[in-house]
Amino acid sequence: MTPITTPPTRRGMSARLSDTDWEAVVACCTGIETWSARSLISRKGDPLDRSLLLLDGWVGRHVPGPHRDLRELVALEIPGDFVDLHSFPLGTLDHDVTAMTDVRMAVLPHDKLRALMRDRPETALALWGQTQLDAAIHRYWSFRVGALRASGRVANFLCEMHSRLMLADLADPTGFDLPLTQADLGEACGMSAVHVNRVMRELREGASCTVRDGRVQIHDYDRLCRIGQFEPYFLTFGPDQAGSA
Amino acid sequence: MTPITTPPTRRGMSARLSDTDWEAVVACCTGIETWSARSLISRKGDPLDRSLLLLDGWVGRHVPGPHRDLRELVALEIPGDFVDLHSFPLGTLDHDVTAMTDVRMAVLPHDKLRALMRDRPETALALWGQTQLDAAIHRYWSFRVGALRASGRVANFLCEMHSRLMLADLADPTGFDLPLTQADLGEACGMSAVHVNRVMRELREGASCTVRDGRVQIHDYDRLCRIGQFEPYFLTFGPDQAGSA
DNA sequence: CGTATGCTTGAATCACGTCAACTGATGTGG
DNA sequence: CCACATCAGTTGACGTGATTCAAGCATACG
Repeated sequence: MTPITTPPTRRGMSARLSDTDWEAVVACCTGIETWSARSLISRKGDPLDRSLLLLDGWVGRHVPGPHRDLRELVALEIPGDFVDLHSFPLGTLDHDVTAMTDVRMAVLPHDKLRALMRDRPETALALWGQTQLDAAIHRYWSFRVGALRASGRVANFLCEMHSRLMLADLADPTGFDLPLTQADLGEACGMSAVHVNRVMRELREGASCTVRDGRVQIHDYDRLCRIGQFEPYFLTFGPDQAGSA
Repeated sequence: MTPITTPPTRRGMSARLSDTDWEAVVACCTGIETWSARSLISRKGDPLDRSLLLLDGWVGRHVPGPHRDLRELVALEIPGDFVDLHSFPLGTLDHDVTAMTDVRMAVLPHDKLRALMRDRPETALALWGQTQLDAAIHRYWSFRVGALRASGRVANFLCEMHSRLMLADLADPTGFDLPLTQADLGEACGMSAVHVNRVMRELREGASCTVRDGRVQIHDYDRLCRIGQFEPYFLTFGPDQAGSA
């Protein structure tokens, strides 16, 4: 485990933390670790005594079915996201955690977080809020897969990732990098990889967006939002954002 | 608002709280309120200064789409569940909350919870854990709708509700009351009401279970689990359960 | 009564999954 | 360096699972 040299930068979801909350979190961080693409970070049911803050790369979370061939990608984390902060109150997770790309993460031991909980209740509340943003995204994924049909699901997914990546400074209005295979997208959107491919051709031919070589080029953002029934801005809950100190 | 006469009984999900945590929560409770079936409890984006603990009845949570005709039922709460404890760290919600039946709930003002957070960090952590159980259920719903096909979804849904209702003493091995219409089930499972009807006939004719007059009769639990790829026991995370004091 | 709501079923349509074949890129070992 | 394997993407053909539209019934309620 690399010791910390420069503190992790605050961006994306965790940028909603206040300055003081962020500093308190950084103070809990005991090091940086890395994983290589497609490696398993933790498995469903593993006892966990630390949480991770994603600095670079993408991380996926899969709920496995009872048999090996059945699983669903239920969340994707991007830089600035807490990957498994929800393991802190529970001590374990109900899903697998996998590096989708090469990944760099900051380590936050649970005992440090417990101490922070005692010393700084407002910061604890802000962290609780972070896990609730995660839950809100879960609900949005349920909406996507349950209420939309294939083309809407893919378009909606791309819109969500675009919004989130914008907040992490990893997208601009013209597009973003998407380090996922069509099979991954299928697992995320509840459809077969083959159909993902067809939908993407449809989006391309409809001049909404082009996905090629791990990059999404957005040609017509409004049209993409319409197809995906997506309303900007995602996760902007009125004037005040996510409980913080 | 009715003042509290007898304290709410602890059951279902909240029964995972320790005695002392439960007492601390009950001490936060300022009253009991009721809603009638099919009434709106709170709307997406409403500012909220209190959370609710469900005592009697069923509550649904819907994520609305941009247009009125599109929404998804993303969660169902049963007695013993915290309905919107996640509004405490966020101050608002990303979804609507609706009484599916006549409903009775205990009221927990956020300022009381904030005080509890200062005074009893372990209890706060246990409450955080409750919201994370809720999130784990969200993930399971994503799995259900994304990874299973219609008959599996319905069977899986019935298994989940059976498991949860067992913990709340509202089910026995032979069945349980299900106060939902087929349209509700469709919104929960991401399918049309008509198809819900057909699937339920299939389950009935396959001698797995019968749903009639708001009651689910389980004929063959193992078969229902197999169809729904459901493994008992749901939300049993290893030996220790949900962080508590 | 009449109307509304929920359940049930049939028939037509189509969205989507499955299977299979082919491509191009990348990588590996002889 | 080439033969071969692998893996992501692409497309066609085919079958089926699911939606939609429609009608018919039952029950509850004004």
